[in-house]
Amino acid sequence: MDRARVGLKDVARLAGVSVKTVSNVVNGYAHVTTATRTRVEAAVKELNYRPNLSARNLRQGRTGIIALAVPELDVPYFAELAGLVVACAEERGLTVLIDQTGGTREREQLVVEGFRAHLIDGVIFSPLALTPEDLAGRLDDTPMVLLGERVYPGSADHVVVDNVAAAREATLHLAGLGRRRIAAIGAQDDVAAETSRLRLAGYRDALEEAGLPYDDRLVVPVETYRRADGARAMAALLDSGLAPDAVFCFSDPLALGAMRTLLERGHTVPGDVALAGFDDIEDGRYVTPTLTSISPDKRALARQAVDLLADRMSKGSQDVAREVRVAYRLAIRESTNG
Amino acid sequence: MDRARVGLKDVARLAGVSVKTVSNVVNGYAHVTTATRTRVEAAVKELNYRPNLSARNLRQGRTGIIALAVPELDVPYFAELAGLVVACAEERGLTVLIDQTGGTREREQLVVEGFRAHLIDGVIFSPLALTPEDLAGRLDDTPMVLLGERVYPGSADHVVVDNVAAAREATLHLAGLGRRRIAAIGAQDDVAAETSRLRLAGYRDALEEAGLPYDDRLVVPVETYRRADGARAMAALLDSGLAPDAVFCFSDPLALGAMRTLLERGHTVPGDVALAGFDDIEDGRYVTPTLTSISPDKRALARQAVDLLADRMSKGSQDVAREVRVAYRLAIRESTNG
DNA sequence: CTGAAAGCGCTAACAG
DNA sequence: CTGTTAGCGCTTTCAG
Repeated sequence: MDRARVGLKDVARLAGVSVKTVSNVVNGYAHVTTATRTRVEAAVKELNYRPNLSARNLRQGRTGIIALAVPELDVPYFAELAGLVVACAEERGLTVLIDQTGGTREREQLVVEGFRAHLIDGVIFSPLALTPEDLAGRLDDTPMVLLGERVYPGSADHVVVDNVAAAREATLHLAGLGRRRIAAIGAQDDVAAETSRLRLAGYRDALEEAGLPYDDRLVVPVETYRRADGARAMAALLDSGLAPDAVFCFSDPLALGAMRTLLERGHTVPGDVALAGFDDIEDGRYVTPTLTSISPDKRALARQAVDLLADRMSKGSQDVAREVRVAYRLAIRESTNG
Repeated sequence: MDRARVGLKDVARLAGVSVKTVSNVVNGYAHVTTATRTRVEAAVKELNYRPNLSARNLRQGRTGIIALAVPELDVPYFAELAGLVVACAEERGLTVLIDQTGGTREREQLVVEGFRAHLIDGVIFSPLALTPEDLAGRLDDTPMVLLGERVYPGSADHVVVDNVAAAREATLHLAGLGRRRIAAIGAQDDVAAETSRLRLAGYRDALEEAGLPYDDRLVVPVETYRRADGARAMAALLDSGLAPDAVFCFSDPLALGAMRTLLERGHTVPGDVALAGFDDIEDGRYVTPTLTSISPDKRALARQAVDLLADRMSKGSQDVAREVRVAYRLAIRESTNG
C-alpha cells in the first residue's frame, strides 16, 4: 500500500464521515462526538494517515518553519546558540531550518533578500559581513530578528550584547592584574566587521581608562575567529618581540588557539601571559588553565530572539523596530587568575 | 503594498502574458522569447514577486527539505557533522532542517515514525537510544539514512564507522606504549547504547590481544558523552586507587573532561596517564597536550549520507538496504606521545 | 455537531 | 512559443 497517497478523504471514506470532520479530529477541535472521534482515529491509524503539511501550509499561509542563519555551525558559539534556538522554537511549535552563510556578504544578502520567502515564517539572523545599506533597502517583509550587533538601527528587531562595555570590562580586568602590555587578537580589516570594531573600541576605552598607551602593534588582525587564527596571531605576537603580558582575544576559539601557542612554546598562562576570551564556550571551562571569558547569556539570547520573532509573526509588521539587550558577565577563571 | 500576496497571476497581468508563461520564466524553462522573458522579469522585479514554495511543493509532491536528526547540536561532533551535511545538501539544492532528539528514545521514535511526513523528503538520522525493534515496524516510507551504527541491518541505509576496530586500534596504541592498566571511560548501562557497546567490545578485544587482563573496575560508566561526565569519571577513577596509566575515552569531550581532572590534580599527561579519545573534534587539536583520537572521515560521512539519501529520494524505495563504510584513522598526538 | 463546496498558488496537460 | 484548465490536500466559510 502506498501510504504517501493517503489523504483526508480516504480517511473520511473509511470512517464514514466527511472530510471536515476528519480535519476537525486531526486538528483537535472541540465539537466532535466521542463516538465519531474514535471512529476517525481508528481510520487514521489504520491507513497510517499523515496530514500533508505543504497543503496545510498553503492554505494557512504559514509554514511553522523559521530559519536560523549563522556563519558556521562548527563554530562552538553558533553551535551552542543554534541548539538553544532549536529548543526554544520547538516549545512554540516551530521548526528550525539552518542556513550557513559562511559569513560572506553575498550569502548574507541573500538572507536579507528573503530567498526562502513563503517557505519560512521568519528568520533569526546572525550577520557578520552585512552592511547597513544591505539592510536599508530590504523589500522582503518576512519577520526578521538580528543577533549580536545593532547593524542598522530601526530596520529590524535586534537582540544585542553590549560588545563595547564587555570588551572594556575584560580589558580592565587584565589591567587590574597589573598587566601593562595588553595585546588584542581579533581585529579585522573588513569594513563590515562590526563585531570586531566594537570589541576593539571597548579595548581602547579600557586602555585609556587604565592609563595605558595604545600601541597598534599589539593589535593583531585575523581572517576568522577560529582557533587556527588565534594560534597564528599569538605566534606573530611572540615573534614580534613586543612581549605582551596579557592578551584579550575577541573570541574564545581565538583565545584557545593563542593558549596553545603559548604553552607549546613554553610560556606559562597566566604567569607569563594572562588570557581572556569572549563567548564563554564550553571548551573554555575544561582546558587547563580554564579560560577567563565574557559570558553572554546565550539562553536569554535564544529565548528573546524566538520570542521577538514569534511576536512579530503573529502581530504583523509594525514600523517600530525593537531592541532587546541581553546580559553578560565576566567569568574569571585560571587563565587570568592562576 | 502587501508583497506577501503577490501571485503568479499578478505578474502575468502586469506583463500581459499568461500564468504559464510566467511560470516558465521563473523556472527557467527553455521555450520563451527573449522579449517575453525580459518583460516578465521586469514585472517580477517590479512586484517583488516570490514563488510560494508551499504551493509549489504541494503540486510537485516534494519539498526539497531534508531533516537532520541529531542528539544535540552543542556536542562538537554533531555540530561539525551538521555543518558538513548542511553544506553538502546545499550543493544538491536541498535545505536542511534540524531536529534535536536529546538522544532520548522517545524522541528518536518520533523521528522513525515520520512525524514530519510530507514536510521533508528524507531524513538523515544519528540515533543514540533507538532499538532494533523501533526500526523494525517502521510504517513511514520517508527515505532515511542512519549514521554511526548498524542498528538494524536491512531496515535502512547506513553510513557506518567500524567502531569495534577503531576502539581496538586506539586501545592497542595505548598498550603499545607499555601501559598496563588501561581504563575505559564511556560505558553505558542502557541496553540501547549501541555505540558504547561496540567501543567497549573493541577495547576488550585489544586488551586480550595485548595479553592484558580485563578488570571491570577500570571501565567507568557515564550518563552522557560530555566533558562534565568525563571529568567526573576520571575523578572517580583516581579516587578508586586503581591508578590507571592510560585511559581510552569513548568520545573526545569525555577525554577533554578527563584531561582537565588529571591536570587539575597535578597529574601529567601523558607522563602519568596517557589519554586517547574518539571523534577528533577541533578542540582536541588545540588543547595542551593535544589529544590523540580516532578520526572518522566526517566529510565523507556527510557526503555519503547526503548522496545515499538523494539517491533513495529519486529512485524510490528499493527493498535492499545499503551500507557504506567510512574510513577512520588514529591521529596520534601529544596526549599519548608527549 | 457535521457536510458540501470553494480556493490557497502553483505546475502539468493539453490545446492552440 | 503561449494560453486554458484542472487539481495537488488541506482548511474554511456557509449551510444544514
